[in-house]
Amino acid sequence: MVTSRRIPEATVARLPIYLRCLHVEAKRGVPTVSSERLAELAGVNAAKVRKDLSHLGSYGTRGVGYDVGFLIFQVRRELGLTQDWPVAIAGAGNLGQALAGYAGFRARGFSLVAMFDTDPAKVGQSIHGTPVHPIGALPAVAAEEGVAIGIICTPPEVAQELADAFVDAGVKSLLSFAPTVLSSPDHVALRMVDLSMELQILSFHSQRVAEQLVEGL
Amino acid sequence: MVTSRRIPEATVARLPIYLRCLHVEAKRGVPTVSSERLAELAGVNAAKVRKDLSHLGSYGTRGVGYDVGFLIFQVRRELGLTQDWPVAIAGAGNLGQALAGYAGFRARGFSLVAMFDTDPAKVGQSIHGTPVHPIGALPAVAAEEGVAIGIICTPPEVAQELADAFVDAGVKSLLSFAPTVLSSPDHVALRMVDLSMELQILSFHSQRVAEQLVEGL
DNA sequence: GTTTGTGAACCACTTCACAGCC
DNA sequence: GGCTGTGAAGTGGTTCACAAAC
Repeated sequence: MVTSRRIPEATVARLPIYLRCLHVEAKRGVPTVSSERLAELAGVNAAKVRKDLSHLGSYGTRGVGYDVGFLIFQVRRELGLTQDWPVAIAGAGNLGQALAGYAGFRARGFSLVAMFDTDPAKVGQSIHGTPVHPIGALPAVAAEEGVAIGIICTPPEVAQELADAFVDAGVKSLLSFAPTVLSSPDHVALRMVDLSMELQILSFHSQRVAEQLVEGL
Repeated sequence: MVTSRRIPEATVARLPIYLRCLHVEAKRGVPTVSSERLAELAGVNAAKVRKDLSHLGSYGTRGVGYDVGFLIFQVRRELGLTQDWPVAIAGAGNLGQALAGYAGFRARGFSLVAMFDTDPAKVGQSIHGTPVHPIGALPAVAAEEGVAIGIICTPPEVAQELADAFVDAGVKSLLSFAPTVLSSPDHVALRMVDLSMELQILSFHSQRVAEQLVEGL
């Protein structure tokens, strides 16, 4: 169904998983995958794989499966990975530095072009090859470098200001690791990742398991 | 509706957000919050807040709202945060060390009791006060310390082995930062956080925005 | 008057099941 | 015979809208 250009959010969130699995198969020299096989690798159900991929177009062959190389290309194109997106990180603390050192960045078509921090000891330095600018330079540098994705690794108190600064500089996608709720205009994509939230959700499950054990006695 | 003991997954995932917002209001000395106010702070819709909270019980007062302190207690109880959960981290690289230094850990009722790594230079050391053990010691140490939550910060190649080791040691909740699909038995909760996946999803949105700009010409 | 708690309507996503093509 | 693509049915979650409680 190549006609409709509205891909469900849930499908978009799974495309990177499929892509990774496809790369694994490509590296093994496998020429084609069935939805069954891809589903197994991605840890989902085969019908879901077929419906997801059908949103990109009819790229499979009945009785055969999907051509691995061709499907990799199509998924990458759909995700916008055929072009390079400039990324900037606000906050050069532990997490910011760990992210800057993440090898998967450039490997996957993202260029880390700038970091920002308030600490005078860090400003002017280079972390894993990326220059650290003062926070005040964010609007100018982000605009000049054409930053597409802003990553926020600051304390929660200043996260919203940083988000606003990125938005003002024309950044259209934000990823925050700050433990606070952020808001952004409708046209800006905002994703939040929060360790303490993940732990609390797991705490709920731990408790549920513990209760079941007690009940089972 | 205190009768039903099945809280929707989506609600559980939002409880930590509400909890954080409630703490903010408590610190400001606010005695009660309406669903409207809590919704605004949490960035969701008021009806959703009410339905979510109704799953915990009827803790609100019509015409008044929810008592902040009481609601904090109930949400914490529901999430299992009134008890301490021992946590272990496998992988003492950049990310593992950044997580070990995360102050929110102990502050929120999680005790980081052990780290594991293969690097002989790290084994025997202590990172932010947490001892680093060899990977081989994982089953014994995790079982002995009663680890409830295992965090995986290793390269993807060994992530599944580590997950299996945690599961064998009786760990019932896993959080993985490794960029690979993991599988675990049904009774083990597994959450995955993946920077490169988040970036790829944002890449999709960046591309969509770029396309709209072109169309708009 | 205010605000909760909740059926009912709605919507998005998932899964089934099978026709259609290889 | 094998596997995709997709309508149709099913599921879970969201939002509406209002009666009940303060």
